[in-house]
Amino acid sequence: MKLVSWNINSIRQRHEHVQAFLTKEQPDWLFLQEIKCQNEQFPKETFEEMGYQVIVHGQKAYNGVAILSRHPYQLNHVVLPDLNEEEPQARYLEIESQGVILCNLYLPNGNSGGEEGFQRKLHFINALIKRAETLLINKQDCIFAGDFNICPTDQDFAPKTLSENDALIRTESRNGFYRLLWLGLTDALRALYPTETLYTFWDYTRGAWQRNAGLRIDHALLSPKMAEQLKSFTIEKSERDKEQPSDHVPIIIEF
DNA sequence: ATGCCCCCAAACTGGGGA
Repeated sequence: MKLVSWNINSIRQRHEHVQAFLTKEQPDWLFLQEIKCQNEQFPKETFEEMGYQVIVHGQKAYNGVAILSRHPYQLNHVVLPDLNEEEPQARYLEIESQGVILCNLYLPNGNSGGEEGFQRKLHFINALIKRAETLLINKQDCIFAGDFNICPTDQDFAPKTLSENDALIRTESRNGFYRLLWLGLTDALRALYPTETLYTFWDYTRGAWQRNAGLRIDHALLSPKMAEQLKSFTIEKSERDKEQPSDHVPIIIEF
């Protein structure tokens, strides 16, 4: 079983990258974040022709998430249950497929919109914690994967890439991430690579890719049984070398 | 030294977001 998560930074700009990637990797599921389009604008047919079912939760211009699935599925949520009334942004998509609850998420960055913008990030994390709690209490196999916009520790960002009050490394953001772990979820990458310095994102500016000035902000958190079955975690860095790449690369999780 | 990229609105450039 193979799951991929990829912040694509506009599906309309990079649908060909995704197509080539799917042909090569043939994942069971692909989580996409930052598709940056409305549902009607998503190139559904392209992927349906490749044998994928396409579930899109988009919005105009920004954000937006989608899941491509090679298996039958049930749609669970397009908004985190705890945010229902107050969430205007397309940042969450949850399905059940092959007996596993699959949660695709795109957390607010939290650096824009001042303190209020940062609070929205914390609200999202709290709603995520609530959702994880519910699923784990009910003993459901689940995977939370996506762009968390959080560097869990100081090892997860290159020196001098972030200021000390950046929303990606603020204590409140990190505590939210740790609370998810304390609930019993496993950080899949750290389960296999406890000490290596590894990144999933490199800024377009300042030659960040060439200098390896990256961040680890794309994560996969696994419920206990999924963690037992974890076989490999691959950061597909080759995608960052392609023409007009996304600033994030895919993370491939195999069970 | 923000050296990039994407989106949109209203234009052939600027602002916002990341």
